[in-house]
Amino acid sequence: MRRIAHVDMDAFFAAIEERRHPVLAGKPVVIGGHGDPMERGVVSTASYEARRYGIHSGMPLRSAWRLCPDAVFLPVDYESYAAVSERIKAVLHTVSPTVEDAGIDEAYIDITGLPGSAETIGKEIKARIRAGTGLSCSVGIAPNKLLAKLASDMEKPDGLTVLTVADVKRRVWPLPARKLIGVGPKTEAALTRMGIGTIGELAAAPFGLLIDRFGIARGTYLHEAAQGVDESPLITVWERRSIGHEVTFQADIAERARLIRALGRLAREVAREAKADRLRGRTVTTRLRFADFETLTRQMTLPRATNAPRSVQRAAAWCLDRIPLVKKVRLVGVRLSRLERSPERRGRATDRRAAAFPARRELH
DNA sequence: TCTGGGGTCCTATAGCCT
DNA sequence: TCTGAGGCTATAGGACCC
Repeated sequence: MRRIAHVDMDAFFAAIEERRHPVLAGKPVVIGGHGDPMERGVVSTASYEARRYGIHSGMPLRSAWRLCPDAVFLPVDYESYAAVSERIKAVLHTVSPTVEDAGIDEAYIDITGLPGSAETIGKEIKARIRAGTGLSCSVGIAPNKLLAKLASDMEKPDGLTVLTVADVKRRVWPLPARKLIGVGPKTEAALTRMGIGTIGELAAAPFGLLIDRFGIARGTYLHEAAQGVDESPLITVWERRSIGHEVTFQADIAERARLIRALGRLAREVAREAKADRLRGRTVTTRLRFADFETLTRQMTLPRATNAPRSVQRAAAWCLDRIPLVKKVRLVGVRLSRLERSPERRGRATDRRAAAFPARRELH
């Protein structure tokens, strides 16, 4: 039987800001967007004090401000948080070599081979993170990732929860199905229509019914997850699949020229990032979201992978040209995918060969 | 009245090839 | 030559996660 710990930082962004500005401690703090609650943006993290006003992540900043005008609103300082995140992941590697990075503020650790009870190891993880960063986290320990994640959520903040297979019936089945990873608003609504509210009710649902409704892959997943079954391994190496940037305008725009300019900036930024990571991509996708939130994409696959700003920009613009601009636009985005490693710096031999076999003409 | 930005993965469909 | 089954790729959309 495996032993997996899930570590989830408590109100991560807010905790970092409070550590940096001790005067914020005990106040409702809301991190999101550019830090101006009158601008477009959503809450990334609310401190526990702010949550008491009903503020939660994903909520529009404007709504948060209406709930608590006295809250401190701060912009997202992603680079600082990423640096702290790296420090945390390094601390976790001192516990076990098998660590899955599951986002900026969480991780799974395989602690199967370690000596000591789950409680002892959990306390040790929390102590090392506190010593290394001054921050608190919640830890769940269970035989698999699914249950470990449910466990870490049970007693936050600063919690430590151990779940065994024998606990599933008593402690997991009463939870809403929405708590399962992979069950979002749409699936929750579909389950509700089937008369399924809790994980226990999902566990009791006929397998065939789930397959009919959700297809073989998702149906099987839901069926197994509800029983607490999850054999998925920890993913310890990760290769980026795409690089993208998007921007939501403060006010919806109608002029195609402004759209093109924004798209150009995003495309150049994507290319710059690809180059910095020594990556090239073959597929360029342009995304447009209209004022009514209708979202559509157009993509183009190039004959060869690229990270040249001009090429990404040209492809993105070409995609945009295929979208009729019938409504005002609130967001544009560019994404580069089907990534390949850039060849190491070309030596003379490669150059000669390239000269001997002229490149095919670019399509555009 | 609102609804970010970074991603991943899955599904359906259509075209092409064998 | 026609028809169809399967496989593969490209495309578009959607659900979900942090």
